[in-house]
Amino acid sequence: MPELPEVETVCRGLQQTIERDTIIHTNVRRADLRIPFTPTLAADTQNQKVQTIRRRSKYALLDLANGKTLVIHLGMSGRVLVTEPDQPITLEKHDHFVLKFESGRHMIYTDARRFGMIFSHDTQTLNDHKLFTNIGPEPLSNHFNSDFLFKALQKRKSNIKAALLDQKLVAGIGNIYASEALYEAGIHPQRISNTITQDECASLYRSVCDVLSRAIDAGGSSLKDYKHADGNMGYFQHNFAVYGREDEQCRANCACGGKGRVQKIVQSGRSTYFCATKQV
DNA sequence: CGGTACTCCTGAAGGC
DNA sequence: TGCCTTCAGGAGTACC
Repeated sequence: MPELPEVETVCRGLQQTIERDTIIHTNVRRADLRIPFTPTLAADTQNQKVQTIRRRSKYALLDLANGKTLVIHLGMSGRVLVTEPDQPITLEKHDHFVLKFESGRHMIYTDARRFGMIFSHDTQTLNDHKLFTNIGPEPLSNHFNSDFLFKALQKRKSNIKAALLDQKLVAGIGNIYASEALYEAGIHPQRISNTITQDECASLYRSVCDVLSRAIDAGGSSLKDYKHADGNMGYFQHNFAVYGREDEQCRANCACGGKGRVQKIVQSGRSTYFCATKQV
């Protein structure tokens, strides 16, 4: 389930492999993923040099020499694989989009559930695209801080978990890191946003940054030897404190002393994991 | 306009 | 063993 850290890891992997390489062939293998591929996608990308690779929220952005940006969203099962130069490829059922590069490398986008998105758009006006206009600040940038978070939460009556998931408030946080950040901050996921105090906001802000940064670091170390793995980027070994650990014992360093068990509830149709002793 | 429920999709996992 | 049901979730849309 790629969230900000996983997409960041993918972008770094792409920077190490295909940045400044030139796309010599684009193979669009079906009509759509979650939304249709841009009709001009192949024409927009073929024979173009990839100048810059960057990330915004959960989107990987490949800026091309012709002023277009190739936008890639991994949805929930999307994967990106970059081969070694001249390594033969075998395309399979869920390989929906393939770029061939001058270097002889291939970039293969695989997405079994097709919740992802791939489209091209003018780089200059990408921020005006409807998928980008309402995205909140990057959590690890100067535009996001404790005060910003407090002011935003003051206006909201939804529970804090739903607020963290709302991309309009802050970009890139998904279901996993929302649970993890609330756990670390000691804030109960069912707390109503506008009851979170300024002090709690300071703690939550720190936790959001810490949880995301640690995951990015973990992704970075997994990338170092990607050549020895299969070239699949963005998925790496995680060690979550609560996510996916229903009924399992809390960690020894938990505020409950490791005596409690991780609980699971459903909020807005999404699983939330927490420790009822630590999080109040 | 804020909040919530529903929708898309397919593979994995669990029940019987 | 095999069929069926349920679950996973990012983000848009519909609706109150």
